[in-house]
Amino acid sequence: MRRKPTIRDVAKKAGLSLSTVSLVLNKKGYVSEPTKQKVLGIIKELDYHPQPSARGLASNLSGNIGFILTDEHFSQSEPFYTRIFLGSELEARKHNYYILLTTVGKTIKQSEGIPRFLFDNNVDGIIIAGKIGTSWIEYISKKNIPLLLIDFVAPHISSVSIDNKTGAELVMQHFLQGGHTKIGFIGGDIKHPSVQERYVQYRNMLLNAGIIPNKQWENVAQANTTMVDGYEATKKIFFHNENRPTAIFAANDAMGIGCMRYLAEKGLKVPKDVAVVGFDNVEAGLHADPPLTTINVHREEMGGIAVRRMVEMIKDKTVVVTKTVTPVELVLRESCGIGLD
Amino acid sequence: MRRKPTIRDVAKKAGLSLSTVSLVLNKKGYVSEPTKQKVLGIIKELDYHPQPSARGLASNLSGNIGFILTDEHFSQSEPFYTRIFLGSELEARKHNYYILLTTVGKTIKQSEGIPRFLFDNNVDGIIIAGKIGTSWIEYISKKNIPLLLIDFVAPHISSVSIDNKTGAELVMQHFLQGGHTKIGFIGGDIKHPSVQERYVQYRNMLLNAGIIPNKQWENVAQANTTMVDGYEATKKIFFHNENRPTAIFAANDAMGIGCMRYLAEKGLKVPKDVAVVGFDNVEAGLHADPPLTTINVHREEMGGIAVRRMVEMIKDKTVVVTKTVTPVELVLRESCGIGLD
DNA sequence: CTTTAATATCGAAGCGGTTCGATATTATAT
DNA sequence: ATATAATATCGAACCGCTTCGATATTAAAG
Repeated sequence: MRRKPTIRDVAKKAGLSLSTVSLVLNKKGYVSEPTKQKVLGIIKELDYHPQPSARGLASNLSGNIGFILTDEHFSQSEPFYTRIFLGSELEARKHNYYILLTTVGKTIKQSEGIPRFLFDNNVDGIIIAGKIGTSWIEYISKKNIPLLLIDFVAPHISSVSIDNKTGAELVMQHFLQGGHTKIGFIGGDIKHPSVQERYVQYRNMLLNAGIIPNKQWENVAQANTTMVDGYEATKKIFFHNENRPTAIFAANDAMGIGCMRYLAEKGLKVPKDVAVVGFDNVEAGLHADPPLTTINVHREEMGGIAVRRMVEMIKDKTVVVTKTVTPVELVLRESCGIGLD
Repeated sequence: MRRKPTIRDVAKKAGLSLSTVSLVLNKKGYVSEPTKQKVLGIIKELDYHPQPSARGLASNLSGNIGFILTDEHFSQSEPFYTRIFLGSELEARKHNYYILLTTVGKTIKQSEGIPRFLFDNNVDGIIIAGKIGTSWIEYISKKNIPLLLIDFVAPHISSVSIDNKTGAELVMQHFLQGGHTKIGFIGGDIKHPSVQERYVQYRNMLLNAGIIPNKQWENVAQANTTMVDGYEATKKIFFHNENRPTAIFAANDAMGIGCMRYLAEKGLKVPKDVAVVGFDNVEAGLHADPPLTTINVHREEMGGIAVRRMVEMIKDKTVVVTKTVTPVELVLRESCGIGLD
C-alpha cells in the first residue's frame, strides 16, 4: 500500500519547490497562472490532501472551530440548536474548517470540565449557541480567541440572532387584524434576550394599538420554555373563568403546544375560543392539534452565517464586533384561525 | 503576553531531555517514579498542554474520532442519536480525543460530499450511528481505518447495539402476562436490523405462547418509523371494525405515539380498549397521553462504550471485530394498563 | 537606458512534538 | 564475579507543512 502523497511528491512531480506548491495551496503570494494550473492538476492527479496537523503546526492555526452548546440545549427534544449546528457544519466544510462540537454546563461551575480545545490551542475561534452563563463568556473572552454567539447576545461580542422584534410584531399585527384585543402572552426565562424582546414588543404593540396590557393575561414566571412550562403558564391565566384572553402569544412553539394542551383539557377550542401563536417554527408545531401558527426562524442559515463571520474574524484578525440579525416570517396555520380562509 | 509553554520549557525546567518528558506524557517506556512526578509537577505548574497538531504530525495520529450521522437521524425531532453522540463526546474527553461530528446523506450518491476527514487523514477512527447505506460502510471499510457502528450492524464490522431480542421479549411477556392474546405489531423500515429483531422476536414469543400470529394485526409496511408512520400503520389495522387486536407493540416510541393518536381519534381508549407499548424510552413518550410504556435504551452509554471500543481499536491495531449488545429494561407506564396497580 | 517596482520561484529555518537507537546504570541469573 | 536483562535517560532524526528572506526575471517609470 503506497503511503499518502505529501507536498514533496507534488513538488517533485511538478518540478517546483515546496514553497511554490504551498503558495498555490494557500492562494498566497505570486504564482504564475500556468504554474498554478500545473500544480492544481498534479494535486488532483495524485489525490493529494494537505495534512491538517502539519499545516496546523506550521501555521499555528488548527483549522478547527469550537462549537459550544449547553447540555440542555443540545439534548432538548426539539432539534433547534441541532439545526443551527448543522448549518454551521455545512458552511464550515466549504471553508475547509472542522467543527468541534462540545457541550458544557450552564455555568463554568456546573460544567463537567472546560472544553479541552480551550487549553489545547486546538481551535481558531469559538461559537456558542443559545443562552449560556456569563461566566463562560467572560472566561472565553479572556482567552483572546475570536468568539461569536448565536441566538444570544452579550456586550462587545459578535452575534447572530433572530429578529425577535419583527417576529413579535408580525404575531401581534396578525392578532389585531383578526380583531383580537384580549391578547395574552406566555413565556418563561424572561432573562433570555429573545424571550424578552418578544415580550417587550408584545407590550409595545398593544400600547400602539391603544390597548392597555392586562397583567392577568401575561405569565412570564416560568423558569424555562418547555411544553410543560407553557401548560402551567396557561393554567395560571385560564384558571379563573371570568375575563379571559381570546388570544395567546407564546414565546416559543413548545410553550404554544403546552398552552393548547391545557386549553384542550379545559375544554376550550383552539382557535374558536382561543387563538394561539408560537415562535420558532419547530416541527412539533406542525403535528400539533391544531397545527400551530408560528414565526419561522432560519436555523440552518444562522449557523451558516455564524461560520462565515467566524472565518472572517479568524482571517482578518480585526476586532470588529458584528451583530447580525436574521429575518423571520409568519407561518399561517390553523391555531390562530385567521387568514387561512 | 507570554507564549504558550512547549515541551522544551518543561524539559528545561526539569533538567531533563525532551524525550523523557514525552515519555511521561505518553506513559511509554521507562521513567523512574521521582522523575515522573517531577515532570508532572512542572507540567501542572507551567499549565502546559501538548499541542495536538504537533503531536499529530509526529505520531501520525490525529487524536480525532469521526462521528457520522445521516442528516435525517441528526435532525429527527427526538434526540436519540444526539444523546448517543453526547455519550461519545463525554467519553472521548476522558481519553483525550476530539470528536468530529458530521452528517451525510443516506448513500454516498445522495450525500453533499464525503466527509473531509476521510481524505485529510484527520481521524484515527470512525463511528457511524444509526442506519446508513452500505455504500458508505463499504467505502469507509476500504480506507483501512477502524470503523464501528452504533445501533446498526454489518458483517465483519464492530458494533454497539441494542438488545432488541430481550426488549421484545419483555414487551411480549408483559402483554401475555396481562392476559393479552390478540397482540399486534407496527413497525416501518423492516430492513433496519433493530426493527427486524423486534419483529422477529414478537413473532417468536407469540408462537412460543402457542398463539398463531395474525397477519392482519401486523403492519411493517411503512417506509420509516415516525409518528406519522405509526398513525398510518395503526389505521390500517384498526380500519375495519371486527376482530381487532387488544394490544399493540410498536417498533419504537414515535410509532407508539402515532398509534395512540389514531386510536384516540377512532374513539378507542388506551389502555382500556387497546394496550400500547413502544421501544426506546424517548422523552416524548412521557408526555404522551397516556404516558407510554416502553423499553429503555441506554443511549449515552452506547455512545460511551463505542468510544471506549474505538480507542482500543486505535491502540491495539488489532483487527478483532467486537459486537457489543447493550441491555434494556421495561419501563412501566400507563399505556399498557398492566402492573401499575 | 537606467532605476524601481511588481512578479515568480526557491532554499532553509522552524513549528512542537514522537520515537528509534545509543549509552549508562542497576538488578537478576548463572 | 561475570554475563544478561531490565530500567532510566538522552540525542538526533523526522513528521509535512508554512513562511521569511534571497534571488532572478519582467514590467513600469523616469
